[in-house]
Amino acid sequence: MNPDFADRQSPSIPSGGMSSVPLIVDDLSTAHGGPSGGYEDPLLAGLNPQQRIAVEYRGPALLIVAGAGSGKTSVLTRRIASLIGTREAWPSQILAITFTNKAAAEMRERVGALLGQTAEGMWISTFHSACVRILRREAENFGFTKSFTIYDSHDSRTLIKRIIKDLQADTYGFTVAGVAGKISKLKNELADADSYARTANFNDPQEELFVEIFRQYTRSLNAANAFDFDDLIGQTVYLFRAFPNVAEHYRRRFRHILVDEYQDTNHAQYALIRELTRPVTEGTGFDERSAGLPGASLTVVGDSDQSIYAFRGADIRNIVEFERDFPGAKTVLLEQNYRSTQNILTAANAVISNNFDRKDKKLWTDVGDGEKITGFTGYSGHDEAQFVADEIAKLHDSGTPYKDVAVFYRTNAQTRALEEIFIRSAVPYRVLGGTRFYERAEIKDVLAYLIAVANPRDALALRRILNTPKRGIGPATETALGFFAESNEVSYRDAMRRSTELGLGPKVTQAILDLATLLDEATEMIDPERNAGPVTVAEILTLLLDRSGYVVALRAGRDPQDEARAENVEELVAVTKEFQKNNPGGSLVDFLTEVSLVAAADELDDTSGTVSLMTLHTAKGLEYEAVFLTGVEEDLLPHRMSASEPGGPAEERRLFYVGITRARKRLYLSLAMTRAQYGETAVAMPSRYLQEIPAELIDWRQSPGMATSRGGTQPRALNANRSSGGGFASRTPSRASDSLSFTDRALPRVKAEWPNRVTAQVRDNGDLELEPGDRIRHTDFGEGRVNAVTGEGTKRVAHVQFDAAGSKKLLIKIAPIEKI
DNA sequence: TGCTAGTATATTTTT
DNA sequence: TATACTAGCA
Repeated sequence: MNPDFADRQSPSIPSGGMSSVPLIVDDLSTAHGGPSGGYEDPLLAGLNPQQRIAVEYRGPALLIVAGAGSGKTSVLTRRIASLIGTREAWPSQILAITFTNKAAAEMRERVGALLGQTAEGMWISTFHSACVRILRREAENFGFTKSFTIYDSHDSRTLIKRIIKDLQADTYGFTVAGVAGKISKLKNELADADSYARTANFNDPQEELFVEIFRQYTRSLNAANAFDFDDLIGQTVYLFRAFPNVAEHYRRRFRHILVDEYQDTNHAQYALIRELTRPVTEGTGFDERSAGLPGASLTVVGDSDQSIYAFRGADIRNIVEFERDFPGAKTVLLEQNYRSTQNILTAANAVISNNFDRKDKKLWTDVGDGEKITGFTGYSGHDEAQFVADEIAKLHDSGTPYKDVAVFYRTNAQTRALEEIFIRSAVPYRVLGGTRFYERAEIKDVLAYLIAVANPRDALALRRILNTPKRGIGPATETALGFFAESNEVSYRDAMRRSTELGLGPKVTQAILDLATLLDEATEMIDPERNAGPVTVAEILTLLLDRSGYVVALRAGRDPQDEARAENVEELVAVTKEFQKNNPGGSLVDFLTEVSLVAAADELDDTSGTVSLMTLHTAKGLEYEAVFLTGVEEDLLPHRMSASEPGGPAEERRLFYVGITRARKRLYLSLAMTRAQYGETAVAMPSRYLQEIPAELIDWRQSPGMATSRGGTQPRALNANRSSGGGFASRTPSRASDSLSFTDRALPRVKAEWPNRVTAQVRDNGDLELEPGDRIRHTDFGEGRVNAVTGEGTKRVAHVQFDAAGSKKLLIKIAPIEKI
């Protein structure tokens, strides 16, 4: 079994039994039959030789090249526990960087469990969280306050949009997306407006204008006491470089730095690590006892085959050139996989070996071949989704809990078909990422109120709430306030307080004053000097909602979605209460920070009992008993947009590889012949990567070859522009017969699978009553017999045995069925 | 100022 | 398809 998994299954300390050896809490020793007996260090129990080295090695720099599923999380956790357990380091001297907050929380818990106590003072967090913590502490050094706002990409774009409009830069062909992308890229390279200006060619009016946009953007952020996502890293690096005493403080503090998913670090993150691991030279500090110190020891873990974030500046060279960057570094290779079956690994190895310029690395396991990979080609995205839903139902019936099943896709848009079918088939699911809760307009509105209270300098937040709910304050007034603030060199909030000086209509002026008063009152509530008792976030939020009339206005709205929006706001109130429960002393700023930095994977709830749907990117670092990789088509995987980018197809292949290696026992690859994309349906071709998997590993329920020839006339030339082998599965001539035989095998099945075709219809059957024994007709599946009815009200589910399409579960209210 | 209806327009992945 | 933005009217 996989150590990662074993750890996760038993996060708490087992009560009974071997209490004399409290250190063995993550039953690794039993997990994969590790070395028995002896008085060996329990932290090493069950580890293979390479893993042991990775835990025990001590030196300035260690690179752990960890293939997928090689137990790296476990190794990292034990390494930290070992450092603390042997008293080589205090918990407070440890800084561990993970990719998500959830991974951080898990790691902290596991280290605590390994040590038998919670290790206070460790910093285990994401790059962004760690930087926010540092920045909040040091903000006053350089013109910010502790309560600065974190702008997400949406906020950045709003700001950029305004600047482009002000400068009329759109006439020069500047788009919001283009500018935002360029600024982000520059910031990831640690460039700022000034440094960029130095290299810019001012003969080019476009470039000059861009510099101006960049300057104004930076100025706006400063004025608003705000950082954007990229700033969080970049400004921390700047802080360390500009204030050596600040840097020294953190260098002295963090003696052991560990970074997970190192292959996905960008230049700014790399620079941050470099700054933190510099030696402290003697006498630089103000402290009398400031003796010199060598640089902190650095451990990085990663796998260049899993680098999938180049688009946001991740630089694979960081890991590839680690040994050169950190001379004397030790490298450990973890190749044994404890997660997947050999069939899955062989497929993964075969795919990734098509990427050139990589160090050859082969994952292996000793758990055996396992089952074959299942392949399926649907006629449409809905058909494919139906296949997934059916297979999930089968898995569930044979004892695989829903929570151990995941469905992956390349783009968020693909969720639509899946969701429609899942709802209809009564498969409980949860979509991670996508349009996130905190990105919804109503949530952003309400958060803007909180931000305006916490950070009075934030003009963006103020402008957002100025007329939400409607107060009769239009864009003209909004601009007037901004102009007033600028020309009098006061904050936007001040301008609101002094709105009587603007000579606006009495109604508008009063509306502005009322809002300003409300915000001032709320700000006073959180001021510890003026307010005796502690105030909870929920209290502030409730005050703001009540007095602003936001929810009331929503409820009064005519839009049918308004009710749902109001519920979302209620949900947010519940979130604040939950936050306060988990963080009794948590401030408003703490809450806003947490909200700003949630990652898609953080939304995962292991106890939910639902199937998880997510993009391949979100899937990184996770693992599931059964994995469905959907939409394995050209233009989707690899995505069309990536084709023209240098290194694009190779990165997409890594993405596919990441997806494959998430599966423990069962892997399903599916695609569709046609895919609906914004209204139109387009013909889809099987992904080139499918051919890279040896044919004998895949059991095609309905093969791409079959599906095409079924169409009758001219079979689509699947491989016309690819390998000359001819058959889809025949990469090598020797396999030609194989390809034939799998075609034969697939043939008789086609009939049975044909009824899988599904049309996208939404209907409402009202209170259709069904009882076991009833015969029904389904528009797609034909006639069948109801075996059972479960559930209540709108969630009643019929278990139907169809004559041709097999057994299915249908949500009675919306399934396209009628009683016969 | 606010609402409606129409058109445009974009669609990769995310902290 | 679904959202975003604009123009035009109340």
